[in-house]
Amino acid sequence: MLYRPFENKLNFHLAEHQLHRAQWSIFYYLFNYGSATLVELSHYLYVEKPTVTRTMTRLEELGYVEHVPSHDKREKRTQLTELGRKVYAEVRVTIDQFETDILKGVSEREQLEAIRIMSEIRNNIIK
Amino acid sequence: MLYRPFENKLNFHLAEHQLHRAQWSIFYYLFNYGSATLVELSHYLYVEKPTVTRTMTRLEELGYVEHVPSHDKREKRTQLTELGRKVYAEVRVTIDQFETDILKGVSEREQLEAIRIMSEIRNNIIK
DNA sequence: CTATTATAGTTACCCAAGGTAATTATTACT
DNA sequence: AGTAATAATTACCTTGGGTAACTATAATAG
Repeated sequence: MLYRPFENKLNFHLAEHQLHRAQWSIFYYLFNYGSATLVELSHYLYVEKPTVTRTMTRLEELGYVEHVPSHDKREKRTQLTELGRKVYAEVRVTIDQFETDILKGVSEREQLEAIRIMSEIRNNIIK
Repeated sequence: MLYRPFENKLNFHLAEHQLHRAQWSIFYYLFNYGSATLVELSHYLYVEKPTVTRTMTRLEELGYVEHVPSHDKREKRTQLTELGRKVYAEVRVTIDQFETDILKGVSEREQLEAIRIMSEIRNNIIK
């Protein structure tokens, strides 16, 4: 499984912990980068800060993320909680299964080719 | 320009007539198929009926669509108005330009290959 | 032919996820 | 020290997805 279209963009309901698309994007970032500020996430996701604030507030209410102290008292640095990492792992399995399913019949060569071409287009878009 | 990712799914603001993504999808269908019922559109878009009702109501308020008489008094058959077709043409230009821009450096062969592969995946998803 | 079932659409709600404008607190810079 | 910039929040608006319950009409079974 090389091509993982939902690696970081998910539109589906998942397991019993149903993460929404934007929530999963944040989980993904926090899991792979350890922690993040809201501005960092807003740049990563290409959305405005209030959008991130809202989603993070929700994730905090759900007990999935927690603050980590920072020198800069303006910023709010956040990481996944133990529960958050557990949920990430669960959802990861669901997504992996889903991606395996939708890649049935698509060869490794084709996946790499599609990744390459779509990346080129993406670069043209965000540039 | 073979690969047209936004042919029918648009996420961007357009010209002075700013069509939203779901609105454009409906414009696209009506322009190419002449007219449609709400159920027809809900199948095409893979969304529920109330979603279509809302969007169509909005398009009607904007003067972009109008009813066409039907034998079956239950259904509400709709088509683009003259204004609707004018807006379609305007937006079409904007999208074509956008798609040309984001395909810079992507050969015709690559576009065809990407279309083929992504179609395969799409079929796995909607199946 | 009537009674039931199926279909098309609407209404009233809920929610996620994007946006802008204005504000506060803190930091950086001149 | 005073001003700029930055991080985040709050209040508000919008689109666009969903479900449940309903009405009106058409199709079908007995």
